[in-house]
Amino acid sequence: MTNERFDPSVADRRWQAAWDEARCFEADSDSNKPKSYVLEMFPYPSGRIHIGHVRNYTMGDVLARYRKMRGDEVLHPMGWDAFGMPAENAAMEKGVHPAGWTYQNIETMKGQLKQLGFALDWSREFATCDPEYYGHEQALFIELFENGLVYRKESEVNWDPVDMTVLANEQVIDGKGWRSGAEVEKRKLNQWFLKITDFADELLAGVQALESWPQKVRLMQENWIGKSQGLEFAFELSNGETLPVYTTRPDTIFGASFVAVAADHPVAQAVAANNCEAAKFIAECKRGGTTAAELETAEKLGFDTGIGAKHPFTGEHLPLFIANFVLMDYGTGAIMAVPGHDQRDFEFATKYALPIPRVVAASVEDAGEPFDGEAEAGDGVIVNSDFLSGMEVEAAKREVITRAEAGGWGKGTTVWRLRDWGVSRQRYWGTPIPFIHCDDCGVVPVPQDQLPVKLPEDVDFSKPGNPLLRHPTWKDVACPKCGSDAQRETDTLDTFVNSSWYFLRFASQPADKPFDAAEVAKWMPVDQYIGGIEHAILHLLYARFWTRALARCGKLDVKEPFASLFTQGMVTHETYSRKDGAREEYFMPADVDRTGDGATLKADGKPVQIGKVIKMSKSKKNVVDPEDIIRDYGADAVRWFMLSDSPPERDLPWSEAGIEGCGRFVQRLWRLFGHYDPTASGEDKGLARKTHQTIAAVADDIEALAFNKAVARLYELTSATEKAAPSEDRNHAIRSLLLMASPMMPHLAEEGWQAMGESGLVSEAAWPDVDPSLLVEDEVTIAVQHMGKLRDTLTAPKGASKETLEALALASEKVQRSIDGAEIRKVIVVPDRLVNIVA
RNA sequence: GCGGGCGUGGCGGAAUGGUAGACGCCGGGGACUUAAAAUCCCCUGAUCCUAUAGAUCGUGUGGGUUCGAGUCCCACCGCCCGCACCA
Repeated sequence: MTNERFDPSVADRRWQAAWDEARCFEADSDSNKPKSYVLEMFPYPSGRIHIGHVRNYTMGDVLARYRKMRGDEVLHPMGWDAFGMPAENAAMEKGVHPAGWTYQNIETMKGQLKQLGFALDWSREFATCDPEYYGHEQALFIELFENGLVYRKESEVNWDPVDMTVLANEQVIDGKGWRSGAEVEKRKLNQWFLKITDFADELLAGVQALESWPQKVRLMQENWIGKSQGLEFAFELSNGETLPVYTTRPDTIFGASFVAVAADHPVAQAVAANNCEAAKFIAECKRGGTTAAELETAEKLGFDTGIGAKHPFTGEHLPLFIANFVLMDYGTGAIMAVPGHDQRDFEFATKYALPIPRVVAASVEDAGEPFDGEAEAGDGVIVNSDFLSGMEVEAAKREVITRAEAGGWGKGTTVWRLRDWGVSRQRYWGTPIPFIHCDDCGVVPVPQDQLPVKLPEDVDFSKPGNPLLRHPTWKDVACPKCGSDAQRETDTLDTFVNSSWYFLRFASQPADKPFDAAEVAKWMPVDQYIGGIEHAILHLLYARFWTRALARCGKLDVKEPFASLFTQGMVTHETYSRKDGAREEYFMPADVDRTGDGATLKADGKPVQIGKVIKMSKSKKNVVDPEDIIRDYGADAVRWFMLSDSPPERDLPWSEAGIEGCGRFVQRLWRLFGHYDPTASGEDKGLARKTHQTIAAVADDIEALAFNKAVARLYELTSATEKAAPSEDRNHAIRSLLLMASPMMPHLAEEGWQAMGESGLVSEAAWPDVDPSLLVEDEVTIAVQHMGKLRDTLTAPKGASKETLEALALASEKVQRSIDGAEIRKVIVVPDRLVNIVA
């Protein structure tokens, strides 16, 4: 073997080509090996790969390559989440077609992923904007429709009156359209919905059982689904109507001092119809901002309708208000207000001088305690409440529900925060919703043999609005049922639908249907899913819902798509900036020289301010382009950096010094591989032990996705091996290092494998075996403490008796000096670990 | 407000209740070299000191449990994230 430097600019390409040639990462659905499905969240083809993709896909790649070495049949696919608004924006801004723009980006980004040497099964690649994919999606959508899981409903959208278009919530900034700056209006449109609320219960129970998901994500989903239990009951109103309300605190019913409805509640609307003061108040409520800060400080406002609501137990008439803090879309849009034990009600009652009775207290004796400026929402005993007085909160809740149900005026109910999923988007670049509107037959699904409903290519983006709607001919079709003139649906599906079943299509991709159930059953569930925490709620919840919905329709057997989930941290970098008048001007790291404590701009040599280490973002310019660093250091150094130092779930600070260290290590390993000497003989028991211990530990670390620890262990073994004299055990250590490093630095490993004279690809080699007898040391270091403080260490044979260790410890001069003749009261001996002398 | 997480050297971070700071980065010193690059070796928590020895302190703060606490318990402080007028 030569002593030349490892040259990634040559080796990377060579081995990437060799892997393609050997097709060694193509998954075989007919294999008898244990299966392993490793999946990273597929990217949106925005233009170029960013460093976050590199970190995400490197982690998945190490796991996929490792599992393959352990003998699994690995499915590790990649594709493109290709529908979405950036393509349409590009079409409007640059006059390019969304499809052309998207496929161009895919080509660029695929090339970048290839440069990183990921062990991906490219034979299964697809983009969600391929008509083949979205055609199957249309078939599934119709399937859900036929199973009663799709419906249409009037729903409010954000309407931009200048651009004549519907805006997503995130496109509305301070109540104005992001592009036009026009005041956004609320409009009602007929839209498509998926019945995710039908699955609220099982989605909640399911997420609670997903033990291999991060606790954080599980809690976020639980909160999002938001199950609450309470009592729904009706107030009789003085105008003869009834008003249903929902409460989670029926135990406090005797503390109710007013009733309130939302501004858009029918009762409020009815009052406003012949009371212009009320109408004015309602209009004012709608104007209020909805940002967190505004809500925080928003004053509780109400309008007294003059109507009375009859308390179900006391018969007393409570005043009925229209209140700005009551939400129409939660519960019944109306509440019984208990100011003593709900902070919002407390603030309202204080403002309008309404009674604030106490009905919960720390004890019966505290029934008369005044409130200390705020409501008391906590536990306690019920007071001032007729037959409930003296009961605990939970018992009182049950008692009131029982009486309400017996009296027929209310019932115990469960209320969910989760809403049905509105999937209609008035956009071009998405999956056309496969339905036809016929004047006579109503809404008719497009027949199977007419799928896919393809997007027209001759579209015009020069005008705002939905190009499908104003296309001259596309929407004109014959009704599939009666044959008369009808119109296509011009809405497209939310892009989250595309990512709700792509993992099934990766597992199985027949031409004539979305997937083959039997083939999917072989691969699903995904064994390890890896992606960003930003998808903790929507994407992961929708994908879980689609999987369950398809299972309910009999298309699938699996209920949870992702057995294990990992959310990786972001890549961060310090910022470089300079004050330019009042503005802060930022500079790219590539344009800055970092010197010791300071930094200077390359262009003028003058210093720049070094800012905080934050997430890489274009606006702060603290970004590094993966292609640049691959060119400078090679794919393996970049991959190694992504795995080093920071635990994978935490943020990883990018640094020039760090990547240089990784580049050095690549060369250092390469030199060590050069010391592989087939003629060497003799043994090195210590190194052999270290080698086997490392093999076992690195395997455990990779399985736990603790890549930073695996990296540290490989550094340690490298140092030990470098220092060792040539021997058979040293050769074994070098060969083992190469194999262990191969999932992380596959190009270097292949190059070394070939140089060692091994045949075939290291990517198809097996993980090194462990000799269990070499995992245990025969000598151990014993810590000797006096009163819990370390005084000495000594070496003893493994498994030495307590008596032996005690004697050895007491023989230590340092220990004796520390004890200094004091009386020994107790000696604690932990075999193979320590001796603590209490004196 | 509710829910969750995290606080360890100059920095990123290791550490089944048992030798705190593995490993990497930065920094310092040295070797090789005409020189540089590359590479290799040594040192690198703080303080004290009679300095190859030794001592004291040290994991956000204050208590507690224990022979022994970064780790377990209680209280507090700070930072980060998610949700949020959800009755």
